[in-house]
Amino acid sequence: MAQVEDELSLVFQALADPTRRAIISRLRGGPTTVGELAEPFSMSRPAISQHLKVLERAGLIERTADAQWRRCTLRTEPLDDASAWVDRHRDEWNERFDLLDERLRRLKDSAN
Amino acid sequence: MAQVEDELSLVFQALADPTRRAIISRLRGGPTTVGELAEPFSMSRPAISQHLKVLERAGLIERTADAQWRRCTLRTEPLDDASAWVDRHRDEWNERFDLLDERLRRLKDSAN
DNA sequence: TCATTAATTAAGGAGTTGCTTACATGGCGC
DNA sequence: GCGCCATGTAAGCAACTCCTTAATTAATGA
Repeated sequence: MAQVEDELSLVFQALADPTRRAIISRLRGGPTTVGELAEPFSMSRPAISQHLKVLERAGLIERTADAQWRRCTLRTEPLDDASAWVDRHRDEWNERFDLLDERLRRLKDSAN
Repeated sequence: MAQVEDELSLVFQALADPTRRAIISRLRGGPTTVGELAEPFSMSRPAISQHLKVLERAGLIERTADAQWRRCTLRTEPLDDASAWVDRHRDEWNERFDLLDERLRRLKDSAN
């Protein structure tokens, strides 16, 4: 089951696809139309549209209408949240190891 | 389609589920058996086993047999990769904005 | 007005996910 | 060995994902 609603899940899920990550990378170069975005991929336009919908649902892009073009712009706030989660977990875990290391070292010292 | 093979996709996909993120959070407290891990969730054991398989496939945990228990241990290397990707994309994008800001400021100054 | 261009929506299909219950495996103490 | 644990695997099911092609919407410019 997915029926994910929480924001973090939506962001990680959006990042879990190589095509979508490539789109994000591409968008760092600046706002881009769907057609330009689709060009390097061997994939139909609708497929790209659907990927963009996933990214939009996760808050990672914004789409604004500009005549018959849709300009896609990157938003980084959700990336901040994702980054915060990952960093928090990684760091606290490493801290635990550092602590353990030190304790072991001390144990070893006192044994000598 | 999924049939993901690349490591980053596996990691993000693993992190895209709240139950699995909770398991990771729980594992920061130290290695834990599957039973202890399953206890706080209103979910069958096999469901937890399957979540653990996803985490293992992404390289986020290690399972070692210890008599009839399996001890699950957190691994943070994949988190490093995920964090690196997110940070890289976020930071470069913000740099672009900083640059744009500066350019606009300069433009404005020269106009006065 | 009408054809062209850009993009989305609709419908459908193959494969995956996330759960379930039932069954299998394998170590333990008696 | 036998019956208990703690887990894992199998099978099945509803929902979701990722793609397709065909039809639709909407703006443009002659």
